[in-house]
Amino acid sequence: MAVQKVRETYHHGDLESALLHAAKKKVRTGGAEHLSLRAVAAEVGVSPSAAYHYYPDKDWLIRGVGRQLSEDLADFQEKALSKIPGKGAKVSRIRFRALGSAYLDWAAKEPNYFRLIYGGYCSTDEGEASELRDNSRSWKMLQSCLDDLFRTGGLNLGLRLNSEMFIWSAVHGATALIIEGHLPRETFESVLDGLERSLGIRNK
Amino acid sequence: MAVQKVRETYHHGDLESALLHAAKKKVRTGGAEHLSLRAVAAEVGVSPSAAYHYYPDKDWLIRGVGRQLSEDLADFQEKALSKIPGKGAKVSRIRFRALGSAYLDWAAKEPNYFRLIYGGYCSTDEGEASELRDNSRSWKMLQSCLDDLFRTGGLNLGLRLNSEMFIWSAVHGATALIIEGHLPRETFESVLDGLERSLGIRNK
DNA sequence: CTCCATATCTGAACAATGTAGAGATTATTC
DNA sequence: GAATAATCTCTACATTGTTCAGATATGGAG
Repeated sequence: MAVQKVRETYHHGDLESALLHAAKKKVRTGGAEHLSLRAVAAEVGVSPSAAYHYYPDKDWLIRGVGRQLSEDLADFQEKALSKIPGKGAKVSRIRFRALGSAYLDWAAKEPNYFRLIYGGYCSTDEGEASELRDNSRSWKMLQSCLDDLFRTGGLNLGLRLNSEMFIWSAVHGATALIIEGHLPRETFESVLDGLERSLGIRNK
Repeated sequence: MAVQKVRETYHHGDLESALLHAAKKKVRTGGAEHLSLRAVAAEVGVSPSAAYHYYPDKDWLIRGVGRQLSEDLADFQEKALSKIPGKGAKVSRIRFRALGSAYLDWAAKEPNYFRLIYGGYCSTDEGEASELRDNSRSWKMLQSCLDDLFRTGGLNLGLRLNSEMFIWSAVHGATALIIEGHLPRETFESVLDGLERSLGIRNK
């Protein structure tokens, strides 16, 4: 663990993940646009060219960070949900709001992370992005949360269909606009209120 | 158009706006993160250092482009609204949807423009951003559109209050997610439907 | 018209960046 | 222990943002 600027072994041992970890740290403080491959290599204590054995170029490294950040967000949401056990319409509704709030809280805590994921740095193919979404844990959490609401009678079938898209749009938009300062943070609750009103989400 | 690398007069005459115009073009094709001051200067036919007489650094130039792009977006929305004349609840509702669709269409046509404005490149102070929003033409158009809906009876007072925030969040979020490929474009209509449902917007 | 102050632009220079390729060093396999 | 493969270093190059001394043109005063 004390392997930083100076290395005793010629081979690093775990350079690939060390680079990714260092890059993640740099993104947190400086943003993805100011990420420097050389600085990352220096932090790990390795020559700049060493990185090219694991990442074809800088963009791949950034995309690697992006993939891990998406998992971090999912972890954060999972942890938030785990604090709200139980069943029933009322609990499902609370969990729904907690899922959205966790999205904002995670983004507000480290805006540069959020920007990296959704700011067009990790641009992929048209179809690949939607496939990525379907397999993402955050997306599945939202789906199962809505399924719970539906099962417990807090959401009727007609409004359940394709509601994920609408919800994600509103939550994502509010988050993006809030962390850029365009909207005050208090807005978020009223956005959740608006969503519940639209979807007819009720306690019983 | 043929005025490129070579200039006959030593003084350019309108270098400030020429640089801004060239930068805007570069952003359109390459994105703000790949904007090069030197390339912009070369396009205008001027030495790299000449730019520093009008912009303290690269970020100022980018912010300048951002300011103009916000106006372009407002122009685009204005033009869309101007095609839907008339009064009454039904017309107001159509205008409401057209305002949102214009937001998406503008972003989808030139995603790099949208990313520049809302991707954290033009980060300003906390309070400055909200002041900027209040004075923006897009924001005022949305407000007056909702006022029309309220006046014509298509939207009742309780739901009118602070509805701009919710609407902007949903429209912005859907737009951002669509242009990055995370959501299919067809989603947008259902987002507008969801908004109308939430706000109780009806034809009469 | 001439000269000079001022605004405007050029040139060279510097440090930092991404990336490529040849070579050095270590690990692995027989 | 020797050959082979994996891993990393060094050097080099083009490009970037930025600075600053100097060149060039413009406009006004005499």
